[in-house]
Amino acid sequence: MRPLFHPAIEDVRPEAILHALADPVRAAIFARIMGAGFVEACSAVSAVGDRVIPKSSLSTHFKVLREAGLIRSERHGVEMRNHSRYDEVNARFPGLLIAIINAYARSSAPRAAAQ
Amino acid sequence: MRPLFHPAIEDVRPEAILHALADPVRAAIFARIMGAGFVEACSAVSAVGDRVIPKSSLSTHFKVLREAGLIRSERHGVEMRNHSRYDEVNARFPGLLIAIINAYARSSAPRAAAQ
DNA sequence: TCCCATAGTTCGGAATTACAGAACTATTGA
DNA sequence: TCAATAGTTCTGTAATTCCGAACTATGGGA
Repeated sequence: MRPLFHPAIEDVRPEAILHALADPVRAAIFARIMGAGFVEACSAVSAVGDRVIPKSSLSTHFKVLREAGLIRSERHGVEMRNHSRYDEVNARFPGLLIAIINAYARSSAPRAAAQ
Repeated sequence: MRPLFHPAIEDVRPEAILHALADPVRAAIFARIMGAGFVEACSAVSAVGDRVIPKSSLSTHFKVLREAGLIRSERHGVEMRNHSRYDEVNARFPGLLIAIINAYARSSAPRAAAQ
């Protein structure tokens, strides 16, 4: 198990962020990490919506988010803690993450929520 | 040649927009359409940066942008005019498009441009 | 009207990427 | 040392992407 790779903030690319968050499952995971006090174990995300995500897929999703520069993962005993890198990313790309999270919130709302 | 499909604004999904703009070539094309008076023929985009794009790929890129709801394409004689749907999209997902375009502008700048 | 040039689209095969089950590794606790 | 838990990696299959070649559509002459 090779050590986890985290890009430096100046190496974070918009295309990687957009690609990572273009998947609704990953966007939901990221939104949850941002919302839930900025820390969450992988195992806490066994399902998104009513869809169960196999753990190999989950692992890949976290890897994509990590390598896009959106989260920082560190081992804590047997589990993984995932911190959002929101502040760093927002400083580099102002407004990007909020706009994306809001867009998903709007589109999943029945009609014009997140107003 | 089937008629071009344009989604209604309420059917536009954030994942489609992010997927469309996660490709730097498409993002550059969209930025150019937005910048260049909101109208541009496909053939005006033979290259992005120093990279020449084959026309079959170009056609697909425009199709992805169109079906994501980002542009509206209409035939004008022998050529195609591509209008940005910025206003509609921005009304539905406020700040999303600007943030994305700005992010690309920042990342391609040598150091902290688009300030 | 017929033909040609221009602008885009569609087809098809190769290359790449994504998904998820199975096997593996790492850590903790009994 | 063994079992349990949490994640990762491997591997084969499925889905996407890319781009050259062939095709379609429109307009402008001769």
